[in-house]
Amino acid sequence: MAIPLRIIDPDKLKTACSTCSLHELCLFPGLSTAEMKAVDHLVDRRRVVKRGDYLFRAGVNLHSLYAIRTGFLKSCVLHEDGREQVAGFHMMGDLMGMDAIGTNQHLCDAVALEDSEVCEIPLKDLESLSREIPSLQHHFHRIMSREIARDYGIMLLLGSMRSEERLAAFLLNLSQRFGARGYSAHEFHLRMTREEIGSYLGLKLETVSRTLSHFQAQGLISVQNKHLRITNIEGLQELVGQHGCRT
Amino acid sequence: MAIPLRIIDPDKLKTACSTCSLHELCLFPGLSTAEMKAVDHLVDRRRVVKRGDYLFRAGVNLHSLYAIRTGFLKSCVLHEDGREQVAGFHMMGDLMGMDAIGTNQHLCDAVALEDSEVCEIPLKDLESLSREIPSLQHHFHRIMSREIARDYGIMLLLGSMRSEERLAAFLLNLSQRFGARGYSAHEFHLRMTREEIGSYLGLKLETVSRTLSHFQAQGLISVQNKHLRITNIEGLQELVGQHGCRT
DNA sequence: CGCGCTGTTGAAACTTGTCAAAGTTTGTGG
DNA sequence: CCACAAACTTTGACAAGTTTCAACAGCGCG
Repeated sequence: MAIPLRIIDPDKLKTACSTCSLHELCLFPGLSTAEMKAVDHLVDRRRVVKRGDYLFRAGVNLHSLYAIRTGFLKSCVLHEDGREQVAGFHMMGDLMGMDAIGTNQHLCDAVALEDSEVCEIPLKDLESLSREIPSLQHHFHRIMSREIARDYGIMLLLGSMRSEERLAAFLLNLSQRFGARGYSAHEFHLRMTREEIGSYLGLKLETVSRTLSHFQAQGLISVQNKHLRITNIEGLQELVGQHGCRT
Repeated sequence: MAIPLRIIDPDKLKTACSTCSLHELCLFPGLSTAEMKAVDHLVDRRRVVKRGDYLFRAGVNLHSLYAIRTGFLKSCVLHEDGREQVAGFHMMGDLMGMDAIGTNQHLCDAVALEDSEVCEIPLKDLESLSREIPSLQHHFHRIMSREIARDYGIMLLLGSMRSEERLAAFLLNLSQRFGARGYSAHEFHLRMTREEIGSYLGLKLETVSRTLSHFQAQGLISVQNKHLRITNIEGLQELVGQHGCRT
């Protein structure tokens, strides 16, 4: 964890989406080279967020959307009474901050779970360039829509799955996302604590811990602290949706 | 319930956002009259959806977004194993179908809970007009963003509230939305069954029924079948968030 | 090296789900 | 317009799953 990423001096190194290895994942796939050049100017600057630091906080005004280049972050919705709930975990290629467009204020905290680097994309600029490049515009809409779709999945999970299903679904989701980014899909580091997993899944940390132990006893996974290996992915898949949902 | 709305012949009556009483709620507030005229052509046609009928089904290709003029609908996400979960209840002024932009296929069923009337807005046309009218573009983004924000709220509810809090939050949300649309905020008809409420809130229908009875015994509400009256709105508000959340 | 944070595990308590039965409303067809 | 069937609602008793409380172990950081 916590790979130091201070190699990049954001003032000196010109940010360039056209040469960014993430450009297929991130906001701008399938553009002509001319369009890519225009997009390059979108990314205002890069920003390094050290582990534990906030990328943004709930309540502050929206300045930009943030595309994650490296690292791992969580977003937390805040209760009035001070408690918080993890709304999502975000990694390379994900776009953050879209919840703030509606009110112009961020609704959640964004906290780095390891040292991370993000590209700042001023919303105004994204919108004005969108008006010139239809495919960029449509892709932006698709990304927002996918966020809605993701949320629907979580609502399904929280509303109708028991703890084992939730955790299995969570691990498979992480696995799939790591795999899609070229990392191992069956062996990875959990960047978050049991409590954060529990908060995300609507469970207590003890339940998360117990269920992980249970999975290990069944030979589905091998877990030691934050290091996780999926040893029987089909078994996990069977667990999700198959078994008795609560609704 | 079930007010017959077949008065309108969608082929004859020209749809017109500029004269629509919903235009402040719906997609297009604060436009110049010239811009309104352009927007008028956006709305392809109106469509009547009778109670129990589908506005769209999961899996079908996205044609249009739908702005609700009158009526009441639910959207249901589908499990692979056939079970479904209500993802939202939608009323006058709400926009539906945004979850489908990402994959170009609807992710959920949309079912009318009473006879309803919607405006069809072809996405292509909305996007192309958005490119010409920046304020329309931004407003569309705000609407999508608000859907994300709404989902965050539901995740919070499902992940950290107990049944009483969930139901209180649900009733207050309905109240607030009816109030914002000029209807009574303290007395209204529940368009959905206990089972649908339960599905939305991650509870069983028996729990919903019991909790409503409990609220009534406490003098917070008065409920008879689908007719609901909030008699102590502060009491409901206290219940939400104050009392022991589970996270 | 020890202190705090994190994780594990156990037992009891509580919330909600499950099953069942009966009452009520709604819708349909005669 | 009535009668009957189907769908919806309410309520009770019991079971199951998850949380709560508590104690302890491990790891990492200062």
